[in-house]
Amino acid sequence: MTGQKRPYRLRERAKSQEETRQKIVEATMHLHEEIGPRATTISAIAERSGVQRLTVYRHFPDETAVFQACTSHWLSLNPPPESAEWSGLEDPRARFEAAVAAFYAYFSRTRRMWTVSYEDVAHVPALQGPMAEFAAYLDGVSKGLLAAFDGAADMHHIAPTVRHALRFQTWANLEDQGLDDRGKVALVSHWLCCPERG
Amino acid sequence: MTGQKRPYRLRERAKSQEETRQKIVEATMHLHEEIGPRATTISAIAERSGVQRLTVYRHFPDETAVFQACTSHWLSLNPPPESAEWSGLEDPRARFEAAVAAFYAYFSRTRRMWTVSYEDVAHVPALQGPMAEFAAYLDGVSKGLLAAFDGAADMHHIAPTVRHALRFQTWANLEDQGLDDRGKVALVSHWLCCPERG
DNA sequence: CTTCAGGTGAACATTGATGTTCACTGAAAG
DNA sequence: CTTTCAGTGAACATCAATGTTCACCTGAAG
Repeated sequence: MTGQKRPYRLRERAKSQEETRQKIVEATMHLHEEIGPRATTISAIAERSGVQRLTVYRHFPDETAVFQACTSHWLSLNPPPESAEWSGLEDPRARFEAAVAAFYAYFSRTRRMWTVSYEDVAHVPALQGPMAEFAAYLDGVSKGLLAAFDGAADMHHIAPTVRHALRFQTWANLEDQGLDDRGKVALVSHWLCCPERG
Repeated sequence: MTGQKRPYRLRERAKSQEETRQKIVEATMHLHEEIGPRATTISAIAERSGVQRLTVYRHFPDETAVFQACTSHWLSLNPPPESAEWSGLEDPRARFEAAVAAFYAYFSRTRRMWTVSYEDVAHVPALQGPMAEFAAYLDGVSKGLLAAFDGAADMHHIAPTVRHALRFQTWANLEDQGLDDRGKVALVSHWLCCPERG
């Protein structure tokens, strides 16, 4: 009753608090993969993570906030390939193939999430930032690969081919055709190798 | 009151009846292009076509039926290219380029609908039949193009390249990169032309 | 041991869509 | 002139999701 407030610094509680949050984020991740972000409702998240719907609202103001946490957690579990994996290679073709192989392996591991993300991005604002970032990242990688080709005569077809090869949709299309990852890399590499001709 | 039923053959009425149906189908088409099939509700269709919701139910038992009518109407307005356009060409490369050019022009005209269709197909059963048919059609076209290359040494990379080139997603990716249709055709044609190499 | 506050479970009102029923109207058909 | 029926407008029950309120429980802090 007195204005005297007793300081309360939750220490032990903070742990279980964080566990609950994590359960919610992971349930969201699984739902995104299973039914897509667009179909993932707060109710479904609550049910899937075994907490009350209100508890979700306690941790996150709205769906967007959950999705952001989910995206950032997923990316920390599934970091895209880094340029260190290929930047040591001098030969432009070898560097290109190494980068493409790294991304294709990554897409193989993470296919489902990228599929639903590309399907739903237009309707889920929370995805648009991260997806744009990823696109920009791919663009940067392309630039690094193209730099190695510097003054090649047929840059006008090398450039779009490199960018096209790195796209998830390209990987997915080739996957649908039944090519394994080595076959895909060989194929897109082949697209580069054409000497000037009519 | 007598059991005597008067035959009623609606003639003039049939016209306006058909007009109403057409209004509904066209409103659905526009909504599919604007917000996607998945987000297109019966309520929205009714509002967009200026009729009562009940009138929609009068003409179609459920959403699936409207979508089917919509798909078939859209396809009659936007028929995919026919092989007659290129089958006369003997040279495999020329035939391939003609076919790809025809499809790319078609995709340019119909981009929006194909974009939303590919986004939503996994969640809208009514789309799955037509989309599978289209995929099969593309497959048939690919076969026709590949036949012209018959005994080429590097068939193992020609085949997936031809199939890949004809896909809507390939067109869309290259479009995003800013290539015009002629540039796209030149590029994918280039992907074919590589002689045997390492 | 008492107090405080984070977290829980259950309830509520609201929104928007579905699919169905009913009486009515207006125009074409007989 | 009378009958018939497509379309209207309003109503209703149902369902699933949203976001909010309330009383309670439990465990850490004092």
